[in-house]
Amino acid sequence: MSPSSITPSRWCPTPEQVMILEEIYRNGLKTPNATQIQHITSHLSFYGKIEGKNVFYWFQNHKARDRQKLRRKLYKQLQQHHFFMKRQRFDDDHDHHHFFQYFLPHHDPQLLPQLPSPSSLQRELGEEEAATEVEGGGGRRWLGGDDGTTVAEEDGETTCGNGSLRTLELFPVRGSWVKEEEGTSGNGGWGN
Amino acid sequence: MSPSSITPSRWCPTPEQVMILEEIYRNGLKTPNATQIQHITSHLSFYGKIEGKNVFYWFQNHKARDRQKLRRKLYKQLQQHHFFMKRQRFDDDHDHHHFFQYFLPHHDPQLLPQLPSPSSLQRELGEEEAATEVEGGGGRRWLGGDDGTTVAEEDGETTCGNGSLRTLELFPVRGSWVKEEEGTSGNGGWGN
DNA sequence: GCAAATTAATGATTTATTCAAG
DNA sequence: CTTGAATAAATCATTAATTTGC
Repeated sequence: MSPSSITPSRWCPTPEQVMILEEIYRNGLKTPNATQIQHITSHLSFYGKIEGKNVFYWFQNHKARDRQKLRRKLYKQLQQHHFFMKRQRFDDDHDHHHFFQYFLPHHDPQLLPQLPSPSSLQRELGEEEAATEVEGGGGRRWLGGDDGTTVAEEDGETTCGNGSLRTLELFPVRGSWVKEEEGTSGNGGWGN
Repeated sequence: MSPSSITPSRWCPTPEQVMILEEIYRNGLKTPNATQIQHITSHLSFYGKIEGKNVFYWFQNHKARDRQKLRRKLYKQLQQHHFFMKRQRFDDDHDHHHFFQYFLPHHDPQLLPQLPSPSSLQRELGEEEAATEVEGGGGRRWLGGDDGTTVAEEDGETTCGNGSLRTLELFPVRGSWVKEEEGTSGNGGWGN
């Protein structure tokens, strides 16, 4: 509610600053020391007001959230049991159809174990306004890829044979990842 | 064996499938796991031929290109100096009561290998510019100095005189600064 | 109007990072 | 220090759009 003309109560990084910080972070600097912080600060001050403590906190927070994110991901993937992924190639035949085939263990993937309720999971996956690489899901592997060569059986279409156009309906896939309150909340009150 | 049935070398999604996928994506599912891919696939197969890997790839690509798009936008707005400086205050800036030290395990101040790479931003912009400015007659203005303070010849944006952002070159932090973004097979400017 | 030629989109693969476990 | 697991980035490849000459 504070008018835009007053002092910001806290540091407002400019896009450039954020970008550069992320770049630095991605390049491997997770915990800058004092010298590095000074250096970064002086460089970033070119793009806007910034202090050393901002840089320091930024790295602290970023690292923490990164770990949190990864931990959650790992946790999720552990609940899906242990998958194996195998990739096979079939370029010997007429078609060079390299394709992957992932398959699940003996367990039924359908029933997610004691996973945090799917709804909450999808809430975690909630819409991301920025491109801040939020992502959630666990593993990806093809299910029932079977012979793999199921790409045949054409119709007469030379291009893409997509003749079957029916009604377009959004289906709830078990309601696990479709927002239940879908629709009005454009922003989606996801909690990360 | 049938010459008439040309096997499509790749999946061609129907409009319905694309629409549904986008809806799902917009709803927050960025990286579906195996189960979700399964569900999506089976439901989408109603509208046309589709496999799990198609769904998987779709999400991967969509997410990546979404991110790419946003990043590009940011870069563009960055290079256009079209940013406002945050409100500046000069009172409680430098030394406040937040006495905190950058207490970090002296991890070696400057063991960072020097690496004078141009920043990724520049590469991005370079590509953009190169794409529009075909080597017709212009000169490379940004190739001048690598100091970064080459305040350029832009119009008078008298916001905060922050200006030039041509060579966003930071100090060596670790690893390479060359990374990131784009390279649309154009093979235009600098390669990767 | 139409195809060949060219360009833009996008599906599919490969390569590099990343964190953490062993 | 090495390895496993899982991407995300980069890249390759093919389809659709479009441009262009006739």
